[in-house]
Amino acid sequence: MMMMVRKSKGLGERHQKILEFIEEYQRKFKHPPSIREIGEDCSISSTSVVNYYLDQLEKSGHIERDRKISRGVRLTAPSSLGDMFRVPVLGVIQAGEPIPVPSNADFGSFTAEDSVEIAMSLMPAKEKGKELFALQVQGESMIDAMVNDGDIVILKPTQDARNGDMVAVWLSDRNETTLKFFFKEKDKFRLQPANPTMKPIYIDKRESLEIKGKVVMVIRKVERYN
Amino acid sequence: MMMMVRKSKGLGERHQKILEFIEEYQRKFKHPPSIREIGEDCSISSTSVVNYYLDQLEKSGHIERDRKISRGVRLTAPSSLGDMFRVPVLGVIQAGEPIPVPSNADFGSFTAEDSVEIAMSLMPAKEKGKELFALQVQGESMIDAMVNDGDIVILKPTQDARNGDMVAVWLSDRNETTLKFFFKEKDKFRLQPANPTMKPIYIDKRESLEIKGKVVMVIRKVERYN
DNA sequence: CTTGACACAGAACAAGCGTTCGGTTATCAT
DNA sequence: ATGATAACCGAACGCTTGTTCTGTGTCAAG
Repeated sequence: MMMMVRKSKGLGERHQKILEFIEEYQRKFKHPPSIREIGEDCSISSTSVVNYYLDQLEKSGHIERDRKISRGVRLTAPSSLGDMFRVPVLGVIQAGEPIPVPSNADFGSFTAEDSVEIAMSLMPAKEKGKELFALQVQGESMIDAMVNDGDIVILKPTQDARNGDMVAVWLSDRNETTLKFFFKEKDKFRLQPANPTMKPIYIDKRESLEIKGKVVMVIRKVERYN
Repeated sequence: MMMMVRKSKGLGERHQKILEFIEEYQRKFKHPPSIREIGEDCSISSTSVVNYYLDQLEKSGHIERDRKISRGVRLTAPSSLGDMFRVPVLGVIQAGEPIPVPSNADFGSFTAEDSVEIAMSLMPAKEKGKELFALQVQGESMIDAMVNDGDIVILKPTQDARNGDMVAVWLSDRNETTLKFFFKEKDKFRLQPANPTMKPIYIDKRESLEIKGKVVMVIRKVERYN
């Protein structure tokens, strides 16, 4: 017997609206809204109707409720809880294989398991609110960019880079993915390794060079001891 | 004229107790306590007295209050808000200068400005709840340990390291601070740079070698573009 | 001794808020 | 037609909770 498939309908328009409002309100006022406030925002005139929807959202696991307590609503998945930043880890980046491209569909629907939380205070101001994604570095192919095996690099998706940016590029001619510093020169691109003892790679402008994103942050967990 | 020094007395016993209770309650129930609950925990029979203290804590900037709203108390500095980890940045680490040692007094009293927040999910499980500290790397002297200028390294204070650990050591003979991989050999220590093209440093066991801590995590903010 | 601040108690009040209950409307399969 | 169900409204109820007011004891400065 096939497992019953969850009705793909999922959440109605009202449910969505309520969830969004709770999230927005929480971020704005640092505490959950009351039932009446939710009703007002969502054009629901009766508190009982809000309660009605809240019950459903609770059963479907989207929110948790502290009955008997004022404003006892809270999102189960605090996706953007104040000063945190959730970035999806889309996969691994390793030489010789294409890196997963972030399709727009990927954002918005990722679970906690494959995402990392970054404190706002650690983010460059310009990148807040942007659609960032993260990749875990596999292998030592990126070592010349001061990035080690196992590191997590956080990237901003972009096609063009400025001189000096650290970028993730896909060299289809060489069938290689790599992290390098990017410089545009007269009729070619220079991909400069971080390690000064290593020579830069020159790419003719006609050769294919796909910039996947620029590196915004590098996180390294050192737990190599046991 | 000297600036007026803040009364060192600071918080009374009651104030401390209340702050601790709010923090504990928040972590436990995911929402702030009511005035009456605070009073009950702190053996204050009157709600007005709790309100009295809350007013003081608000004026002194320890908490924020949403008047008119139930349970509208919240700590201004969410020091351990669920899945976050606050690590004090004690200073900078650079070659030629001693790194600041974390004295026990330093923990517990550090402000938000000189500390970084790390998501629990990013921490190696073993280090949770430990007394960690962070240093900002200045200069490129640590570049051989895959650590760049401006990086933030998070360290666990310890005097002894195991083979393969990345440690911060103070070599008083050379008057130098450095980040290296640590290996104990027959009658000497080997400090191995991360960059394989660079030769290791050998330190005789009689020479002074002070391990300040082992690196648990490295964070690099890349914002070198403008 | 008086005064005033500070720390506290207790009670009463009013507003906020979740809950509940009785209705209403519309859709839809029977 | 009919009954079931989902989506909604409005009002009333009552508990929770912050606020406020009056009052008490202490202690140090005047």
